[in-house]
Amino acid sequence: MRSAAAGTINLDMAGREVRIAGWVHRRRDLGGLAFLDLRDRSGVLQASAGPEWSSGAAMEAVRGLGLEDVVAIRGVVSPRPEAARNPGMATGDVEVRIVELEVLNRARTPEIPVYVPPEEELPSEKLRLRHRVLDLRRGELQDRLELRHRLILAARNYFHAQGFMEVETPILTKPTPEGARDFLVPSRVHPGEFFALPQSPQIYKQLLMIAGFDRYVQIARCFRDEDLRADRQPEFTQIDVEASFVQPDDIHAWCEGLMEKLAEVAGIEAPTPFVRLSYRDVMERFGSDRPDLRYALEIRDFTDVLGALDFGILRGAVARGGRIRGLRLEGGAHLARRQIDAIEEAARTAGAPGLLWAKAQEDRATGPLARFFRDDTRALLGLARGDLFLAAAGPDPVTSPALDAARMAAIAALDLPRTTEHSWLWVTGFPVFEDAGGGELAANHHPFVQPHPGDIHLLDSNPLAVRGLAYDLVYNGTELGSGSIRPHDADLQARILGMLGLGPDEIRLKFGFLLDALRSGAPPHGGIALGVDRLVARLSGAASLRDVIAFPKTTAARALFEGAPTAVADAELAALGISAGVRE
RNA sequence: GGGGCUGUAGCUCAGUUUGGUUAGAGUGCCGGUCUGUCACACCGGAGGCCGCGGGUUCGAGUCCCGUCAGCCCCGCCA
Repeated sequence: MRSAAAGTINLDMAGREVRIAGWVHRRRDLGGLAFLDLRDRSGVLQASAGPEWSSGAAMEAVRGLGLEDVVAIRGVVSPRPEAARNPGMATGDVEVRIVELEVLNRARTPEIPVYVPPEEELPSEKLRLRHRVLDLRRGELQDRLELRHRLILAARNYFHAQGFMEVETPILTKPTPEGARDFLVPSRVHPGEFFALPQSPQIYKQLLMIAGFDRYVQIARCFRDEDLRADRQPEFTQIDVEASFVQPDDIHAWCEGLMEKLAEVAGIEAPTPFVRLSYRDVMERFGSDRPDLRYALEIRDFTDVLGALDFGILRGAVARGGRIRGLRLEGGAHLARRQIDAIEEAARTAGAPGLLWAKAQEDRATGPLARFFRDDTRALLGLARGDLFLAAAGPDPVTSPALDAARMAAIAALDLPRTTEHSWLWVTGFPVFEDAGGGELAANHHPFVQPHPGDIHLLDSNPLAVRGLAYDLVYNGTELGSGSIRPHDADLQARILGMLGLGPDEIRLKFGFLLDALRSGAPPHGGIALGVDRLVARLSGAASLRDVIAFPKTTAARALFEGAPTAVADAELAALGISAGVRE
């Protein structure tokens, strides 16, 4: 049906007869001469109908075309007249002069435009999702999905070359008590019993290690029934990796090799080895476990200088064991009050009661904090003329997220220069546990993190201080992946589960199969999972994961095109032994 | 579960502040003119449950209450 793809036609093919096929992208009818832009996945090509080279029937056929009709054209590749060339179009030097045109299929008038003029807004996302096949015809989405394909292909090839093999793991799995809510699937054969869709193949890949598949990779679909965000979908894809007889450095090296390949595909820089910073370090210097290191701005501790001032709020915070940390913004004094308020608001949203600030003006300091300054305070803080100083006082778990938010807001407000366009970072040594309140512990990553050998003695005395052999891969402030070395000792694994509040019976019921497997001769092992959707979004400049997924869900977890989820017939439920408690 | 923004012609948007004849524009659609266009140009036409429901009012796209949907954020989630 086709001898060439539309986007591949060029001047070298002048004089050749070609057959092309695709969609009517646009049409321009000048009366005695008519043009149509024909689009296929490779691009857009102008076809022309004129009395000198087209039959009357062909002319009429072109006149009768509507947008998005599907046509096949037989014609001759011709150079355009010099004055009629279009340098803004990849195929702008040529056109196909139509000899014969066949309408393969008519399209109803499109509900949303496929071609959107440069300065016009895209249709609302609601309509783009409802009429997804039309939206997907746009080159932008076609390009993003192609990039996604090429990245996944490169990842598979890379890991294969490194001796990894892909093993599929079940989609119908066992519900787990930890982490996110499960999507449940009723069993017809066993009424009243349920499968869960996997939140990740975590346990299965550990079982594969125990089974001897010492280098595993899978492009794995994962499901989590939680409320959504721009960077969160209920089903998403991971490059899931696990290997035996490894240290964290081995995983890091493989991932860095992978990112070199992927960056090459995406046309960006990923110089290896990546920066490695400890969790403790990044929280101290950036207030975040996924700092954006494209900007040099760092948080500093000013407890000594500011805690000594005659200022009750600061003294009280220090007396209660808190610290005073802040940001010194060179040249920030020119920010308007409104802009500083916006930075403070960002810090408040992140959980701080407020932010204290001072401007270092010509000969004096101004702002709420400045009137408590002593003669030497400004110098001790290192403030030069024109600087803005922001500070937060209190316990680190409060001030760190607040200063992170303030840092990012200040960077935006001051339009601070980037020191690099691509910041790749390993954050290592995450705590194994986090405080769940009420004296309870929760898993910081998940319950399958090997404690740092130097911290195992703290498990009973100070579990929150126990670092794990866990690491995150961070790119430009986005967490792209997360992994760890896993406990391969069953007793240690059981002990960790117990610390998370699971009773012996529950551990046996939920994780007995894992613990039994660990006792069957489990090799030391560890791995990582990389988020494909986020990776593609970041590398393609997409604002939302929905723009790198062919058929995404809305923020209310609905599929607008096919209309899922839906109610089902009572008889269908009855066969499953369940009844739906429908909301009023 | 909570907060915010948005919802007007097939699509993108004005109009809502301060309630008042017949709700507009561009584009798309339909008809016509046009031989080098490429956001073709020009002429004409059709097209509206102003998201939905209730209320206030002589009168509601506009004010009030509720509700639904999409998006962003918090909670939640790695």
